[in-house]
Amino acid sequence: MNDVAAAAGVALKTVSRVVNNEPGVNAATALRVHAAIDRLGYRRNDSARTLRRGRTASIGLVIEDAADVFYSSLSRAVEETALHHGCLLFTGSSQEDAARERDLVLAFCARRVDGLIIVPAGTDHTYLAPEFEAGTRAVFADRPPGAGCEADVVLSDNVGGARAGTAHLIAHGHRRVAFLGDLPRIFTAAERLRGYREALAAAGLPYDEGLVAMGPAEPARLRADLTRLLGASDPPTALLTGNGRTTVETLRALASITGSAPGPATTGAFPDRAPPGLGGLALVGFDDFELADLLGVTVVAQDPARLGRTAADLLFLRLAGDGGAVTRFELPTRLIPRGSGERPPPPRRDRG
Amino acid sequence: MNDVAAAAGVALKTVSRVVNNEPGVNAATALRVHAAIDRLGYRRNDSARTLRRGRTASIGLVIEDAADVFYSSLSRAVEETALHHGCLLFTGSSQEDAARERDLVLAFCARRVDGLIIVPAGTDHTYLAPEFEAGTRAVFADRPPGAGCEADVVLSDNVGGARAGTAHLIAHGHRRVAFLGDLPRIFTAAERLRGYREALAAAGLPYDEGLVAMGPAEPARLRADLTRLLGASDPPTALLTGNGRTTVETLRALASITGSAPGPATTGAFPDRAPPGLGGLALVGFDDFELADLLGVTVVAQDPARLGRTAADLLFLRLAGDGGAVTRFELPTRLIPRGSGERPPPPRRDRG
DNA sequence: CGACGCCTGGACAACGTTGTCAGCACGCCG
DNA sequence: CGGCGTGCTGACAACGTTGTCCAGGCGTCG
Repeated sequence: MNDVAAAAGVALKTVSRVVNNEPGVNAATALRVHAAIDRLGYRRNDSARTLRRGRTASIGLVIEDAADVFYSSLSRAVEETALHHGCLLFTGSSQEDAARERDLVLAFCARRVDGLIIVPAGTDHTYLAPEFEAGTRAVFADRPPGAGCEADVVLSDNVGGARAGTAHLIAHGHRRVAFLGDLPRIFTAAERLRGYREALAAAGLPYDEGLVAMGPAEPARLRADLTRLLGASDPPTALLTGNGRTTVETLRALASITGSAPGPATTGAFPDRAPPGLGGLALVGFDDFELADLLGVTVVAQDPARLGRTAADLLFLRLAGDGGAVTRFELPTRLIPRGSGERPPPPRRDRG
Repeated sequence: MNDVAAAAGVALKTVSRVVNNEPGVNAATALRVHAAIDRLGYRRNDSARTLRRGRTASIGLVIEDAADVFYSSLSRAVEETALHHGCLLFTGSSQEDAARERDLVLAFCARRVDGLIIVPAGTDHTYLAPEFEAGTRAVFADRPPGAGCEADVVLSDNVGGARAGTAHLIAHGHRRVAFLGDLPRIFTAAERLRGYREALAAAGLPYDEGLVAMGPAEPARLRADLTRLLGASDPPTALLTGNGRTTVETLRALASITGSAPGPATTGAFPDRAPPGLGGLALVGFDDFELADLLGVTVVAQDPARLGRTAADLLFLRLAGDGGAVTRFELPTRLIPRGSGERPPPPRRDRG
């Protein structure tokens, strides 16, 4: 900027004014300054600007895994909103690791981001207190913050969605519905388990721990759990899978267990169709996923983009000075019947 | 920092030394400083640090669309490498818009990122010249920079992959292979078209423009193009789809055209299986995608994570001072046969 | 014709950090 | 006992920008 001023034969401050479109600069002078800027290839140093002004016009986003379609959709929506507010976006993946979440958040704070959107991996967010003190705002998305951390949060209706999915299966005659979820320490997994149990209770069905398998969506784990479930004396006739990854890996595991491979399309019309490899099982998956429509998989759909958009809107509202009480949004889920969730259970042999 | 110094009864510089783990501070003094830091909840201001030191320890990544699995995988790999180098990552989606790409890149540069990884949407990168002058390094990924821009680039072997996919179909007896690609102004689309043509030429088959449809992967567009292709007097017996989105939307369009829906698995074993709704068509898709294995879709797989990792490694090599000549990496693709690409054409009616 | 106000431009400090250099105390050695 | 090296601490400038304040020139109005 100094060089530009020298080249244009004006004072530093005049260049600053021109660069920032501030009024009070003669048109001819501005022209001379612009010419110098172009000639020298000058670009304003936003680090210095940031330092002087206090606001960085950037926000930080911590998600679980940028490569997962759920979070990448959320991320994309946040990015769009941020850009709309003239903000740049730092992103980082916590990998479901509380320490890494914390390190990322603090690194963003050290960069003095104006705000944060966090999909928390950990359950202790007291480390944020000094940041809040310093004026940084945070909105939690998909999962709430740990106890003692007062912050806005935007969630999906996990309980309601799981309840609806389970009830849907029950309504189609199933009495033995298994639940395959993620680790119960993960908020959404625990909530969905709760919804599953509520639906069972509402239908007067017993809760059978033997029908529940919680853990990461790893192929080997799921194959083992499914083998156990299906080999039991009173096996489930339907499955509720607790998230998108689990649904997909369950389809894969089932295909490998039943030994069946996808086959050419039959002419069977909805709702007789069902994805390949399911055997006689009915299936409802939490989370929609690519090609679920073609595979005929019934799902309880969340809207990750809306989750991200809502969180970002809320954050910018706060950054604009909204000092209202901490809020908790809960976005609805939507059950999309596609065939796999509408199949009746096979006739029971022990009643034959 | 000033407050910390006052609270600890030491000079500013001493706090700086403690914060940066610089040697030459008495252990007792350091302890006092640490206590003051904790008490005040002090966090170093990296904006100021950045300003003083010149390096920001952050890089910028511009991709096409953060919500697309191809780019989100690439993005994730870049993020991992960046974190490994103690760098934070700015991300932005260009949405295939050259102006937006430029704005994002320049915004990152104004933030004084140390380096850039760019999946270019535009073909003119002369706007980068002042940045290069100022010492910013850039690596292009997936697509090369426009003419006149000397920079490292990491690509997939688009020509070779498309050639292999086409040759695979030809080897299975197909003589009428259609190509559904993206807009030809997109580098990868043009390259894959080239590979397709090379394979035809190598097999002595004519290039028939009527078998080629280039455009964005929009359902309506694809449905129209496919209807036209399949309704022609001499329709294709096989398809090569030019990217992941196109493959998925093609499957969807075919399902809606043929009216067939996915059906329960048959016991047909590989390679007789094929995805639902294909009719008698053979299909090879460029890019692997989730569930392609279950659907039995043969693909030419790229490795987006490796693309991102390679680009990031190259960037950090440059940032570490490597001044070698500009390089151009070309990563191999891999043909994964899964059934849809191994089906022979139906017996030709006109030869009855 | 003079005073006043507006428009334009510039000098200077400050943002929070780090690099440079100087100073001080202490201990050791000559 | 003095000089000097060493280990620790501090003062100060600088990074590049912007906010505040002031000065000078010119037009206008009394």
